Amino acid sequence: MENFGEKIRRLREDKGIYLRQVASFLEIDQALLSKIERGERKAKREQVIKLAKFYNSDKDEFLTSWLSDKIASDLNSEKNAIDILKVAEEKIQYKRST
Amino acid sequence: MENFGEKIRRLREDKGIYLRQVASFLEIDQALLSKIERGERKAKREQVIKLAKFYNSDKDEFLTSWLSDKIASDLNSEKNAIDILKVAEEKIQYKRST
DNA sequence: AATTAATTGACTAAATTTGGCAAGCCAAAA
DNA sequence: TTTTGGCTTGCCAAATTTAGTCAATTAATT
Repeated sequence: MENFGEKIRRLREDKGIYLRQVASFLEIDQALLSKIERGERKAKREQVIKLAKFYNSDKDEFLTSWLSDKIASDLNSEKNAIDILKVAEEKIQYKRST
Repeated sequence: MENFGEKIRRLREDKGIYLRQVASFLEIDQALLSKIERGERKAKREQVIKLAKFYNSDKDEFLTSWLSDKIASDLNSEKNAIDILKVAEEKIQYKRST
């Protein structure tokens, strides 16, 4: 179960390039990118999109990975997490049906 | 599909009491409670718990309603919302299985 | 019309997030 | 064993978001 940080670290290592190169493309400090790859910090939406470009990957797939991380981390300490997701899904379905 | 704000407004109206009475119990301005009931502002976790007490309701049910609102609003503008939820669920399941 | 409740908008305060910098760590090369 | 280069860590500052109040307005109720 790969999270967003792991995904972009894997892609970077596959390419065999350094943090600093990607960081410069994103116009952020490499220390920050290091934190993002390790999941210590969350990327911003714009950065996710830029990363998808950088790695020639699908933007929506990146966004899905990133957003699902966010939700999972919101709910990780909730004992009823799965239940909450179900209710959220119903709410979204409902809203879309109107 | 009742959201958190609607739920606590309904409960208050059933009891036939005023915003100010509930607001005073929560130690916030009634204007803020009005906004929370109408979904213009989000309650804090502690307030949700206090509200469950106030209305003799189940705390977990209140938290589920409130958190699922939060998630639904995070995803409402995402075209892949349902997909994202699925992935988030897998991530949570996975984390729990470790 | 007078009271009282609820809403709204504008503004402030508090909290959270995002980011940079500098120092430190560690492995590999010299 | 020293140096080099990449990555990580901790700490502080800036920026953004969110929670909150207050005062004015609107809507009901009597």
